[in-house]
Amino acid sequence: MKTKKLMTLSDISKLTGVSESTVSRALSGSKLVSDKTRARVKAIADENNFTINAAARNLRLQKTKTVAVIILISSGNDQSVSDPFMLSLVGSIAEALGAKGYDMLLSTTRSAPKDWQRHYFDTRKADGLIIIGQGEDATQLSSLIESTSPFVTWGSTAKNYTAIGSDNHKGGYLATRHLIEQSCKRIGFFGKAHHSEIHERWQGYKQALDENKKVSMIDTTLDVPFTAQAGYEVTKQLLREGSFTYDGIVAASDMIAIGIIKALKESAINVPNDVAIVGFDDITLASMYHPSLTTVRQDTVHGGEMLVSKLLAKLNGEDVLSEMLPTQLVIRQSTQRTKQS
Amino acid sequence: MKTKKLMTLSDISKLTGVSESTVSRALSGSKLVSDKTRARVKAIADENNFTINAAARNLRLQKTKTVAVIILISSGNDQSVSDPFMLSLVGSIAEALGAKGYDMLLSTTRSAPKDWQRHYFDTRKADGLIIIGQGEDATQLSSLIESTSPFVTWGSTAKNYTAIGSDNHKGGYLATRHLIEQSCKRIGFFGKAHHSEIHERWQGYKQALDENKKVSMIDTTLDVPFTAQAGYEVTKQLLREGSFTYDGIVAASDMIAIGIIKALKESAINVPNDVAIVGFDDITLASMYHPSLTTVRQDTVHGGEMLVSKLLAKLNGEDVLSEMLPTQLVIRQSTQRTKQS
DNA sequence: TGATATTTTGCAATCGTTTGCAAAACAAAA
DNA sequence: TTTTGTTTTGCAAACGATTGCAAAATATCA
Repeated sequence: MKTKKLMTLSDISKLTGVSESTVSRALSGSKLVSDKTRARVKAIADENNFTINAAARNLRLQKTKTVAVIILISSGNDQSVSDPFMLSLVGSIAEALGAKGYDMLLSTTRSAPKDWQRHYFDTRKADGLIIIGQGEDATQLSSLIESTSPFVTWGSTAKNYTAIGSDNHKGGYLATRHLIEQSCKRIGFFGKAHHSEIHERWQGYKQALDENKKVSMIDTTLDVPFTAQAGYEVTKQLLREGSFTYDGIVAASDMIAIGIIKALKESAINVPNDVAIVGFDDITLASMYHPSLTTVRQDTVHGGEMLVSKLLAKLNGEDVLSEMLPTQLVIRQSTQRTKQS
Repeated sequence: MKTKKLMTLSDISKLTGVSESTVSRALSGSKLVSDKTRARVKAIADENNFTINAAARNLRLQKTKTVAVIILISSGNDQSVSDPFMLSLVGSIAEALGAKGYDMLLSTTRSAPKDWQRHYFDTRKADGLIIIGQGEDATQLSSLIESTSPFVTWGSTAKNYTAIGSDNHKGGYLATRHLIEQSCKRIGFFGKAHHSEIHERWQGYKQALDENKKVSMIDTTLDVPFTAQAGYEVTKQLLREGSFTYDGIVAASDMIAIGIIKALKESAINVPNDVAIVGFDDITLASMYHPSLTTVRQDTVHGGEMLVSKLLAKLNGEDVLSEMLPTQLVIRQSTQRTKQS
């Protein structure tokens, strides 16, 4: 039953002999039509596989049943969204939205027009926004905040707008304490400490060290965030300079950890025996790397669902609060030492 | 300059004193308005930060400037889109679309309503469809094919609809020949051979072996596709049974290769010396794994651009043909043997 | 200056739904 | 049969843009 051109309500109206209003009501499940007519209308509609024109409906209803997800890419440095953690979060959001009957418009600050908030919201392409990675410059969000656009973000929850995020402080703390328990003495933190989420992890790290004065803290800050490449290069550099003196490392993400480990392996430095490493995120690959990665798990599934439910509540006019999700230490091989260094 | 409620064309019309038609023309760059009026209208529009209502425009124009990308998930087995290669392709598509002023609606067969083609196309939420992973059951596409919906797919190009894909045959061939040159004698192929793209790779593998009768071919077919987990488990199983006799493996994807390597490492089998392994895709991680992965690169950037340009051409009424993208062997550590087995 | 060509403008119809309100149909009660 | 009460239906007005066509304004040329 192919149909050349798409049908409209009025076509169906003619076919059934009832008015457009009745067709509309029948199809939308209004109780203002008799069961008899509804059945007939539905049958004929299906038969001609009629679907409602979204543009017309959106226009009339002033809503789109669509949410725009936009990924803030830290100012131009890396080429494309590659962080598995973010992607996993997006996947989870996609599903949560789908389950609620919403479509997802996805874009990054690179692919989107520069004024994305106007583009998606003012233009009414989406009913709300989910913003991932408020990361570095919160300035980008300022105009959004003072507008009335409904939006939620993923990231640090210590903000003046609705944010969902992991308990980064606790995560950083647990990771570091675990290293201390493995009797590491010189523990470094690898990651961009001025990125808000990372900063929280760093504070947890610092707290754990402060509680245990025998352990010295050595910092490292990577320029390029969240990539294995960055972790690899920084480590190589340190090794080259002979300034690599760590016996334990807290990496701000699993990808960074992986890069670090690769560099160490190339210098025949054993992980975990010479250096114990703990990552952050628990991406799929963490358990598949060799050695498998001890890491702090962030629950992306829960995170995605939470972002969606908070946003929908907001669209619904409810007041919603930020929320912090628990993190959990997953112990694997990269920190299980068989001999002490 | 906050605006409580969004402005409409008619608001701007009142503010400027010219008719709605003129405002519309001024803003859309029509040459039917004098420069003077255009400037004035534009100024006032900006000042009140007016944006056009997409729904109204879409309705009138009968087009959405939006493309739906849908990821076909192989029937329910894996939990979410996790294959880095696909994600990278999606990223590239997002950018290519953005560059052309299109928005991207993203969904998977899991998150989308079951009748996604009607949902996105017939409802006019998108002007066209990009389908990734026609993989296993082409049946899903049959209804699309006979409809008039403009769509292109990523995958095997030997299809009766427009498809963009890599030269999988050549890739499989190069990978295998490379192993032969590394003097591997018992080469296995790990992957779902009935998946169309993988099948092409398998044929390349077979051809290389046929050209060199001294090498024996040992097959393995994984149930779960494209995950490190799958590669790991199959390999573990083979090792347990004592039936792991390969000295070279062509993996259908990098993730599978990574899983295989992990399993081998756990049994203290050296890669590449005991077993040389070549992957497929060249995901970011391939160079960051240890050992770094020899693999067949698929150019996702080019792929994404191609998908988009073909689709847009189609929307434009042009006839477009399928296209096969070149693949390239990238040699790294996982096949560079220092001693012969 | 008047007649004619050209550029700018505005009117009004249209895109395909949804929905308040009034009318029509039917059922129940008198 | 009439009256009153309940369901069902249809009319027509939005929603906010775009565009063919005709009218108005301006420029061009004798």
